[in-house]
Amino acid sequence: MSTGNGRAPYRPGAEGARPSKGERTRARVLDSAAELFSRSGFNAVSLRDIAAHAGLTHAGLLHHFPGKDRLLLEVLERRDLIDARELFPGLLRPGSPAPEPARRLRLLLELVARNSRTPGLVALYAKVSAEATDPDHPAHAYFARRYRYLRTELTGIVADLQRAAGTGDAVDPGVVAGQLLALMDGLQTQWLLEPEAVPMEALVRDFLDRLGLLPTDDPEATAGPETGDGAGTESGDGAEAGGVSR
Amino acid sequence: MSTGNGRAPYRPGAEGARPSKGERTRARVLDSAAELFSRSGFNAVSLRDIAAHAGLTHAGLLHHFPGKDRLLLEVLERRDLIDARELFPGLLRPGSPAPEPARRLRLLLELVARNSRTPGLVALYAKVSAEATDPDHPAHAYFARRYRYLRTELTGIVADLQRAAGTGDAVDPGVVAGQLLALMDGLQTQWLLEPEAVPMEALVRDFLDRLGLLPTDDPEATAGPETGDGAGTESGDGAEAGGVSR
DNA sequence: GTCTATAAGTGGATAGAC
DNA sequence: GTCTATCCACTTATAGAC
Repeated sequence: MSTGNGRAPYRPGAEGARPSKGERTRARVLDSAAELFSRSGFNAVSLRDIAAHAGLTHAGLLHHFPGKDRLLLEVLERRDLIDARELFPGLLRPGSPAPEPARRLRLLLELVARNSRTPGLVALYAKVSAEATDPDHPAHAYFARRYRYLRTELTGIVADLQRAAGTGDAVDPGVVAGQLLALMDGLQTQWLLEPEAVPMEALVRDFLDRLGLLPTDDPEATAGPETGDGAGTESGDGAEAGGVSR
Repeated sequence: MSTGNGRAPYRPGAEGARPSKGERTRARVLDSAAELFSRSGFNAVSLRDIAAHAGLTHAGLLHHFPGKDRLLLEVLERRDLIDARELFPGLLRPGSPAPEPARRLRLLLELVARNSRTPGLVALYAKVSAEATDPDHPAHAYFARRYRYLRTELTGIVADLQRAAGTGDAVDPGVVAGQLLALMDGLQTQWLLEPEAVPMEALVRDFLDRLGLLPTDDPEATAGPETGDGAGTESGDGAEAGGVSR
C-alpha cells in the first residue's frame, strides 16, 4: 500500500532528440497539472480541469497517464529533476555524488531566492506535502523519503560548514538541519499568505549567519550567475548580505 | 469575498447552564468535523462523512450550519478558544491583554509540547493553512489575520525576553519572531511524516536557547501544572532542559 | 493519439414530511 | 430537530469510433 511498486518510466527518448507528438502532449499536461495543483492542491483539482487547461479532453489525458495519482508523482519528480538536480542529486538517483559544501550552501540560498520568484511551485509543495501527511495519500511515500533524505543531506552540509568555519561542534548539525528544513518550509506558508511581510531569503541567511555558517563577506554567495535562466537574480527586498539583524 | 461579513454566533447559553439538545448536536458535529478535517484536509472530506461520523444525516447537519465553509471556520475558532485563549488572547478578541512575557514563553513551550501529543489538531492546521494559501479558500482571511497577529505578538514577546535577559538588541525581534513561527510550523509537517525523527519541543527550545531567551535553568519552565487537563506533561523524548545541542 | 458517449458514483444544497 | 427524497453539477474511469 505504501511501498509504491510501479515507478514512473520517464523516457525522454535520448537527450536532445526532438520529442514526438505524444511526448509534447505529456509535457503540456504536466505543465498544466503543476500549475493547477499549485493553485488549489491535489484534491481540489480534477482531471477535467487539467485536461482542459492543456487543451485536450480528460479521456485523452488518461491515455498518457494511468490515473490522477501517477500524474501527481510525475509532476513532483519532474520538479526535483529540474530544480534540485545539482543540490540534492540523491533525490532522483540515491547515492549520487554531491558538490562540495560551500557550493551546496550557495545553491541552497539560490534555491530559496528562486522560490521567492515562483509562488506556484512553492504553493505546490506546501499544499501537497501537507496533504501527504496522511498515510493514505498517494504521495505519502514520496514525501516521507524526501524529508528523510533532506534531513540527512542537510546534516552533512551543516557539519562540513562547521568544520570549514571552525565553529566547533557546540551545536549538533542534525539539530540545525532539522531546524533549517522546518524554517524553509514554514516560511513558505507565511510568505504565500503575505509575500511582502516575509523576506524568505533574508530570514534564512540570518539564521545561518547567527550560526557562523555563512562565508564572511563573499559577494559571490549573494548572486550566482549559474542557473541557466539568465535574469539578474535581483533580491528585491534589499536585504544586507549577512542577514537582517541590526 | 474575503471580508467575511457574517460571524459565527457561538451562543453557549450562559456559562454553566446545561446545553440544549441542539447545542449538544452542534458540538458533536464540530468534534467530528475537526477529526475528519484533521485526517484528510478540508477539500477531501464531505459533509456526508462528517454527518455520518456524528450520527446524523447530512441534511440534519445543514440545519445547524449554513454550509461547509462556515463549519470549517467554527472548527478553527473553537480550537483557538480552547487552545490559545491565554497565550494569544487577541486571536478571538482583538486588543485583549496578555500575560507577562516569562509566562507567555512558558505557555508557548507548553503549546508545542501539547501539540506533540495531539497529531490530529496539528494535522488540521498544517493541512488547512496550506490550502488556505489560495485567496479563494474559505479560510484565507482567517489565516492571513492569524499569521499577521501571531508575528506581531511573537515580536513583542521576543523583544520583552531580550530586555529581561539583557541580550541586547543585536538580533531583530521581528526577524526572530518570523523565524520562530516558521520553525514551529515547519516542524509540524516533518513531525507528522516521521514523529520519532523530529522532537519538536527540543528543537524549538534549542532555537530559543541559542538566542539566550530561555531562563537559565528554571525547572518550572519545563513542566507547568497549569493547563487544566491534568496529565503529567511527560516530555517523552528525554531532551535536556536547555535543548539538544552537544 | 485523441475524440464522443456513457457508466457509475459523490459532491453540496434544498423542500417538505414527521 | 431530524429525517427522506430529490436536484444538479461534477468526479474518475471505460468503451469504442475516428
